[in-house]
Amino acid sequence: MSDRIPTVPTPEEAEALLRNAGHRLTPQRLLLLDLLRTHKTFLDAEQIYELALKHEGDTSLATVYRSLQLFVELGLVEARYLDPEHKREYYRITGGLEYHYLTCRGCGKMVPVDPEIIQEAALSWAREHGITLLTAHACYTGYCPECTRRREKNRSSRSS
Amino acid sequence: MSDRIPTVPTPEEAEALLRNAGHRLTPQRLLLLDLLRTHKTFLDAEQIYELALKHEGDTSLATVYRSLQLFVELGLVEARYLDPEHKREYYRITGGLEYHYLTCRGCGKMVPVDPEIIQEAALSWAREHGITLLTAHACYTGYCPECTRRREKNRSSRSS
DNA sequence: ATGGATGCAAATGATTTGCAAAAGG
DNA sequence: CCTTTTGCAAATCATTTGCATCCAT
Repeated sequence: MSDRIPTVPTPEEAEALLRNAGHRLTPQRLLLLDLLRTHKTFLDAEQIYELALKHEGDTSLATVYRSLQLFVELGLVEARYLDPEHKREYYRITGGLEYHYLTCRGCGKMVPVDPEIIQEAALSWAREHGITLLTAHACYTGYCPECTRRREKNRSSRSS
Repeated sequence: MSDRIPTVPTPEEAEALLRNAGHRLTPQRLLLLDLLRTHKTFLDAEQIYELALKHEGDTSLATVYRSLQLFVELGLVEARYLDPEHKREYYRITGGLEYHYLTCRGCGKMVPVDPEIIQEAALSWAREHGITLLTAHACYTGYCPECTRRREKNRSSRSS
């Protein structure tokens, strides 16, 4: 991510990366990589596990966690805490756009934040300081446009 | 946080807020608020609990968690997952600058990110979209300046 | 053959919760 | 008084880990 968005690893690249780092190409790992490459959106470990079960997968949740951890270390997979409660971690194959969300305190909705502004600001800052940015994740809370409007109206009917 | 940094609540403001929302001014809550107002930096629940014990505090960890949750709902306290592992949550009194950190994948150091750039980008984006921003938190990982330089040197001695 | 990988079940660790006792308004 | 709050201990829940077995290489 020196300046451009990283690319999605091809199956060959992924396998080479595993190999070169001295890891084995087990059917479980290959299936997981395949599922992640197909299903580009963020998924949590449980969802990935259930996907694997549906696709002939002979695996366990522990293996899913261990594999995801390995993939993240190798840079094949990105992990994020996407919900504001940060209860569980979400994973996806490397190479997508960086997403940012605002969680509305009024209605609970998650509003996607235009990533370009934040990404550009972060990247130019990093460039100026000789920093290599690998991942950037932001969490916002506040009030979405509708709730902001509603609150502004209510401001006329003061309380205390 | 319409445009300016929010202010630290005074003891009176905090007590009024609790009162008006129908909550009781128990010694445990008052002590916690006091500790947080004094100790402006981010602390985790355990640290806050131990601080309370040191200061004559007759309380429990459960009460600390419950109070912190209440304070956050009332906007008196801000909660953040500051470390990239997101193991535990950190709390501080509302009103400080928003901090952002980059965690170096090389040496593990946490480099503070100049908050102004991100904050300005986020604020102007929010303003344009009629959004009220209450909190903004970002997590970065990458390589700090030293590790970036070291890696750039090593790039001459190619591997695969 | 053999060290890394798996599956299972048990462990972990931060946070939450049920409930009876205590205490704020 | 009466409802909220507390303290304790037990419960949660995502994730990790020990260990015996299995299997890529």
